[in-house]
Amino acid sequence: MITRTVPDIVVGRLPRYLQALEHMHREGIKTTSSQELGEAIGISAAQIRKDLSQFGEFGKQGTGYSVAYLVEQLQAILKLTTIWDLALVGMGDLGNALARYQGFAEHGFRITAAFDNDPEKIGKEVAGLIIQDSREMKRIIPQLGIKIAMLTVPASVAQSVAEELVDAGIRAILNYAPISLNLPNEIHVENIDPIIKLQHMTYYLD
Amino acid sequence: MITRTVPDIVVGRLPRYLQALEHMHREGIKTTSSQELGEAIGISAAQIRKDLSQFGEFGKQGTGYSVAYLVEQLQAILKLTTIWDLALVGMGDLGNALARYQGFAEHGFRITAAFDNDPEKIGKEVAGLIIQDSREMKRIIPQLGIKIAMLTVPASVAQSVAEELVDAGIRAILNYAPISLNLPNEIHVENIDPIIKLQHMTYYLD
DNA sequence: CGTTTTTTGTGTGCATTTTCACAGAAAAAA
DNA sequence: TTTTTTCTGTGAAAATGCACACAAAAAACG
Repeated sequence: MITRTVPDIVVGRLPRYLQALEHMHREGIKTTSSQELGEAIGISAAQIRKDLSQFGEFGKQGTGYSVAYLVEQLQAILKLTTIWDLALVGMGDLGNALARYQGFAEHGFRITAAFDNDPEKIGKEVAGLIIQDSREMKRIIPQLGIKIAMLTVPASVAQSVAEELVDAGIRAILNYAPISLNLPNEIHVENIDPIIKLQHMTYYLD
Repeated sequence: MITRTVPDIVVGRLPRYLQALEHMHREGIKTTSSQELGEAIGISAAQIRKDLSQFGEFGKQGTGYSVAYLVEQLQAILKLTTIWDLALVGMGDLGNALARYQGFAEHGFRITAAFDNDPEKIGKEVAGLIIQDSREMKRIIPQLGIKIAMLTVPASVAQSVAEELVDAGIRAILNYAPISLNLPNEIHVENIDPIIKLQHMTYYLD
């Protein structure tokens, strides 16, 4: 079997397919087509079929896709069949909001450890988590086997904290700090920055 | 002058260039090159030059780019020379965190109105904003001339609230709800969903 | 002052991504 | 049963995006 590498741009669309399919599943929809799915998320039917064909044949001609089956398959492709532990680093307003967000648990992500460097915050509880001293990251993260971190610290310290996380064994970082992190290539970084998104949109407005 | 449309993917990179350049500016760096800028944000130098060349000639051979000048030019291109008013809709944990975030004001975005439909929340103050009844959106948003909204309501009501926003004259939505919004083509929507980003990353982990 | 170095802007071609369009399979209709 | 309709998976074509490489301009150097 030839397993050529799937383009990252394709991988990036899979979670959107999954999101829409899970929504259909909750609505009780049993079957869908590339056409219908495409209309739901604003992607062409051909694109969806091509993307999925990278991983196998999940549909049936004349019928389309079983929603439940395709959800299952996408979850397997995206490695969502086990629970992923997350470290939450930086317990300001945003860190607190994320700690309380139910969506993570609902999708198989569990915030297992929360860190901050502020002595005022260390020891406090947020959403069932005790905030720990960020100097303990190097010890605690490997102990719990955490591979993914969400970084919600001020931009001024984001780079150095990110390096500490990598040093502690973190392999993927969801970066909320408004700065480009410079890390080894094997570390996967995704950025969430509302300013960047707003500035993208203002280009098209008057 | 031929003004062919600039690809959206190029527009999407400009805010990242601007972010890095503003950082350099704060650091007191007067001049940079496409090479240096590229290394800072992980984009090839040729790519940056090609992107910028879509809008004009901002550099000088042998020297590179004046940081201050390029910041100015990018701000002008992205229409960031005036203050943009924002509506914040949905005052849960995330809405509250965004209301308190200083980054918007620092980049010329001003949250001018905050809405919720919960009688418990209406009338309360958050970060200097009085939370208003979301039934008033249709009246208040046009009155204040607000064009951009940040949507932080539960997924179950996001679509209908988004439609109300469009009806009230909103032209761009930064959508934090974990659902694809279905809106007229002329409305610009950007999504921020940590689950989607995490699922993208887990593909690459074991 | 001439030579070397730096660095831009861009033409060209390669690579990637998307769309098109159709054979074939399944289901629905007749 | 036969015909028509639906809808996938996929080669091929089209479109888009990116990297290379270089002339030309400016600066630095000696």
